[in-house]
Amino acid sequence: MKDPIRTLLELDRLVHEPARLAILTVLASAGSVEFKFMEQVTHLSKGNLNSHATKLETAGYLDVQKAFRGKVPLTSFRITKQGREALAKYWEQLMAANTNG
Amino acid sequence: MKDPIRTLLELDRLVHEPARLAILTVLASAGSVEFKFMEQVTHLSKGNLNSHATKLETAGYLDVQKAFRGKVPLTSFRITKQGREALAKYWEQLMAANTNG
DNA sequence: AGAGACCGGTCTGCAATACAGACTTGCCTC
DNA sequence: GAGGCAAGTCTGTATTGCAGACCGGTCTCT
Repeated sequence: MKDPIRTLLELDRLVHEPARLAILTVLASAGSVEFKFMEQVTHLSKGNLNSHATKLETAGYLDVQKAFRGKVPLTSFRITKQGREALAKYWEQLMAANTNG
Repeated sequence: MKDPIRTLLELDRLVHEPARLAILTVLASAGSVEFKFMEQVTHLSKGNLNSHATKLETAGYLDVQKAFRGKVPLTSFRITKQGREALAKYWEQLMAANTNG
């Protein structure tokens, strides 16, 4: 195996950011999640949540689905295959360096 | 237990930064480590390493020991009790949110 | 009809900070 | 004493997380 210390420095910083890690973690277990709900669960501000979601979308880690509930816009997020893989890899790398048990 | 997602957002960012996590991880298992050695293990530049070490020192997470080898100054790092606790708590919080394993 | 409250989203401004590289000081060798 | 090297500090830059203001559009209440 590679040097576990070096592995720490190679962590995917897109995933490593707590706000985005929270988003991905929610999506990984919840399938599809509405914007508003995500906002409440993560306690992120709208601007901040949108900014992180956009970054994750750009990276291909999540899909943004735009729909309407009646005439009100409704935005939902869904994790992609790539996102799931990135998250799994992230945990793997982290575990490789965890000497605590 | 508290909401694991919220826990992610309360991670100690001093520990969360990969460079510092690497430093603390090395120190947690190695006792006392010289500056040069740490530089090699972590692949951080001198400037960067010094900056991170200073932050950890300010937080009370590590001790900086200045000595001389012959007439050459020698700096070593050692993790403190607080640092060990912070690291342990960090892993705990992270594990609480890890749904993968 | 008008006021006020949601929803989703953009944009601006600010403060923090990771990082590299230049610089300093002091020692040794030729 | 010129040059090289090693340990360590300091400065400058570019990124980025974050909150809050603002906007278009819709709904509700009076």
